[in-house]
Amino acid sequence: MIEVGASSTGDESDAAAGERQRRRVTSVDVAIESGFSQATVARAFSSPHLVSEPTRERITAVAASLGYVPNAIARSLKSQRTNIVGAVVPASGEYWQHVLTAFSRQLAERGKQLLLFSFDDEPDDSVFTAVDQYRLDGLIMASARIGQRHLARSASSDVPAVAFNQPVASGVVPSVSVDNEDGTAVLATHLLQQGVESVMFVGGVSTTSTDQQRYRGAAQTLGASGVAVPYLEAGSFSYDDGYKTAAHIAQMPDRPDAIMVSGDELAFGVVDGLRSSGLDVPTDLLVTGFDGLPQASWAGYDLTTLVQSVDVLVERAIDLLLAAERPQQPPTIVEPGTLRIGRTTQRTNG
Amino acid sequence: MIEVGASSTGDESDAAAGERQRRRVTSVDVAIESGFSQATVARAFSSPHLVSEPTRERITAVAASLGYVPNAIARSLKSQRTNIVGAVVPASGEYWQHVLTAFSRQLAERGKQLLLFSFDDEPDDSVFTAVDQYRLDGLIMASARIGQRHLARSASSDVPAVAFNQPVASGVVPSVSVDNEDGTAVLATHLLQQGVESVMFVGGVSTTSTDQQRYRGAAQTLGASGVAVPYLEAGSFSYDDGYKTAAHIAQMPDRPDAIMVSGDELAFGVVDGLRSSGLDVPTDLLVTGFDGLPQASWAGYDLTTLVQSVDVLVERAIDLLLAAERPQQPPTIVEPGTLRIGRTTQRTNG
DNA sequence: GACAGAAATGACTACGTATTCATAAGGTAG
DNA sequence: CTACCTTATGAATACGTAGTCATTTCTGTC
Repeated sequence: MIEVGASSTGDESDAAAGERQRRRVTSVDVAIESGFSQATVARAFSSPHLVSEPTRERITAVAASLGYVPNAIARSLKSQRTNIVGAVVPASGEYWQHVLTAFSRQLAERGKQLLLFSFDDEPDDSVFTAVDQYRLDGLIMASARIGQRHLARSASSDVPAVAFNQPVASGVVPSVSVDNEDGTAVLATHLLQQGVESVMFVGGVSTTSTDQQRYRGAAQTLGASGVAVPYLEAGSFSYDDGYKTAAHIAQMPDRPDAIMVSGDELAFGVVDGLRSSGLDVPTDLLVTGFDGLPQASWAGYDLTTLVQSVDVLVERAIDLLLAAERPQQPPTIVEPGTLRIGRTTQRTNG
Repeated sequence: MIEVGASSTGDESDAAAGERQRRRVTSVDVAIESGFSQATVARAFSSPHLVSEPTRERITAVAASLGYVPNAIARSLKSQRTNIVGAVVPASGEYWQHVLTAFSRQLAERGKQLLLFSFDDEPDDSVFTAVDQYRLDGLIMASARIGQRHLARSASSDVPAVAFNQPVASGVVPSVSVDNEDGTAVLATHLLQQGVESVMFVGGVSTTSTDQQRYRGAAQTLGASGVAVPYLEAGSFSYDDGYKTAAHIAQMPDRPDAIMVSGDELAFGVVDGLRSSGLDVPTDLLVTGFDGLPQASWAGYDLTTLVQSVDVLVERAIDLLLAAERPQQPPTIVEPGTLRIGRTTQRTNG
């Protein structure tokens, strides 16, 4: 065998594969090669029941040999459905990453892809412009920080939208969320059973509706037992702000018996902050969280918290999104959470 | 005022908005309304410099009044570029969520969207089929568990691909990863400086190339100082498996002085597992991690680890992906990490 | 003032598929 | 054997945009 050509290595198929940008195989190519029309080829893939058995076999065989893959872009243009669902999600935060994963998984099961739009602080217009451009099959808005303006905009848009854990959207846009008020009520009841007499509520961002609902649930339940609940705003739902807030609380003249924190990640910060200030949880103070992140079960924290059944919430959200009919009145789904009792509320001094 | 019609509520604009599926506004509509041709309307949006000032203003004004938004699907079909980058990422794991966020953020800055493909254990063919269908501008393969077969397939495909932190892909596909071997070498050196005399290496999955490289870096450096390093496989990189493995180690007759763990999340589990078994870190044992997750800095752990500069790695990956020219030899980029010294290696009796 | 060149715009077509409509072939009932 | 219906296939077209080519208008120069 003799090598011909200076720069040539490998065989002919390699050379073909190396072409700058070889033309993609289309349904027309398959049609020509198989002897059928383009229409029949298209049908063989998109509605196989309209094609006879032998024809379908022949076409799929030829398609496989040519390496044909249907072009979803062209399909979308014609069929007006992209099979892509968009998700507007905050770029950071343990909780949101958890939710995002659930969406990704469940959408994949239904044959949909997830197009991710993340934002740092608040989603800006560019996100929603991009959403419009891609003519998505649906849009998930997951964040308590999406403004009323954006909600209203998506409500009047013709792509179905669902607000996830954003109670303020209720009535404006189909929405799914955990029962925040009931959740903190359950946590509060648990604290009362522990004999707690003074409680402080640490919120993330006071303007979010989740924070407001969670505080209300706590305040009402504890108030009914004569326990007043001061609200303290951490500034965000992050670990760091929880840590700082705890340091603050540790220096207060009359510390509470317990701290209810509006989110788990924030609560981890509070717990660590208290411990760094020389206070022991649960000996000196009880702490509760909210969300039920995987880390809440980690032995290092073992946090008492309200566990959101994220998988169920996500499933409900997707159901709403993909429902064929769009009811006049946007549905609002509220799912209860479950109490997880951890070490952070196990009173050691009785 | 008299209500007319049984089911009619709201005014006329509401009725219009409620149409089953009102036709989307297209560039043709804008053309008719503005008096210019469709071509000029298209240019006003896609290449404004080819359109005169007054024309552009008129067209954008009309477009705004009609609510016109360019259709990215049609644009993609024509231009053969989708502006969408796909990411194949494991569905779980703190580290991957961290990486995913970084990709999402940086791609958005470059005007690209991120299409998410997550998988539970190993990515199956359906993922790559979907990737093909959407004619993505690029594909990020982030996982040490993507098999050689898939790597080879994407190498021969005409969509640019990048392997992220998957050293085995080096040479086959453009790849970016942290310097695993150097990383564990640095960690090992640090341990030697602490006077450590016996070390155990806890890996996640022994078949992953990251695990292998990390072990090699540790074994070589420690071996040069006469310290042998047994390898113990946890089974995954999860917290739970770290916890279980630690319980195992705690019962061993001759415990090591230190444990090097192949990933941070796994290390958190190891630390908590050791503590649950009555062993103190760092008094009884030193522990190091690898990755540099945000939680490593949390006061509860304060883990000594090798911090990957994820933002830099991601930036390199995107650069490779979007590079115009495709070099004959797939480039391999290896970035060093930085040592983070935490409490878990602060010897108290030394 | 005529002419070359640049700038702005319009008519037309291609991107790759799904779907309507028409046509041909096969099958059943009377 | 005709009438009618079902099934399988092909021809033609639309989806909404970007880019090519041709045409017109404007600008500056000798």
